[in-house]
Amino acid sequence: MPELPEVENIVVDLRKRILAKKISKVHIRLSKIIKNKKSFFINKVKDSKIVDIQRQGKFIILYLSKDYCLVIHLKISGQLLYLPSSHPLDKYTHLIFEFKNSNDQLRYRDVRQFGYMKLINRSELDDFLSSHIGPDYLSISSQDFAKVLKSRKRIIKSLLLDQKIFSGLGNIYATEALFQAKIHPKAISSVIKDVKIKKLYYAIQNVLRKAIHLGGSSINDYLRPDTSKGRYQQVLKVYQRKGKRCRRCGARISNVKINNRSSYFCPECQRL
DNA sequence: AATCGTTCCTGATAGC
DNA sequence: TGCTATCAGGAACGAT
Repeated sequence: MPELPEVENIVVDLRKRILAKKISKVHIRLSKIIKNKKSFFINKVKDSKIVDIQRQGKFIILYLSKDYCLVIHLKISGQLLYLPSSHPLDKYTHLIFEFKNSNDQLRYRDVRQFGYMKLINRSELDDFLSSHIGPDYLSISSQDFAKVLKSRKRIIKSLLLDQKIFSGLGNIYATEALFQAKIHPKAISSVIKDVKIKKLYYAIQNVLRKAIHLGGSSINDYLRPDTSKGRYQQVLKVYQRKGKRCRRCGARISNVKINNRSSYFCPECQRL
């Protein structure tokens, strides 16, 4: 499940590999991945150059020449892989970009098929982003964060995962940050003490930065464009550790469902 | 404003 | 062994 750290790693890696390259060919093998008319998509993408690559929340944005942007969301199992054209194709590879004067390809692979890409005019980008996501977790201050938590009466875990409020956190890092800040995932945002809110803010920043540094978490499908794995899964404190001992106090890690998402926590360290 | 159920899809897992 | 049933998971959507 690519979250902010995984997407950041992908973006940094793609900058090294495809920035300034010209797309010479596009093969669409599964049309539903593309949220445009196929002919429009191919017409605009073909022969454009990749002039910039950015991340906002979990979105990847490829800025193309001709004033278009390609917005990509990997959802649960989407992968962007940079591979030689000789690399074997499988049935999960839904789209292939080829580049001028290159034998390498950028492939979009997605087992679950939930991810998508959409080509939009550059002038539409801000509207697109603001209608889907709030400010990125790496761009907000402790004060911004506290203000929102206090103004809402929401279960903290579901607030953290709501991309329209702040963007980039997913189940893994929200779970880990709550553990680090010793906050129960079902705590109500408006009643969390100021000191704890500050602690949570720094826990989120800390978890995200460390995960970026370790190349993200390869738990299920995540791979970097060069097919290497991340290493953050090796340092997880609570995620997917139900029934195991808390690394801080030794209690058994519990699991609750919040919005149909499993949430792991230590019943001793994270009291309601 | 917040929450809940449903949907998309398929590999993994459980149960028989 | 091989079958079927169930479930996870990000976010949009409609309903409450």
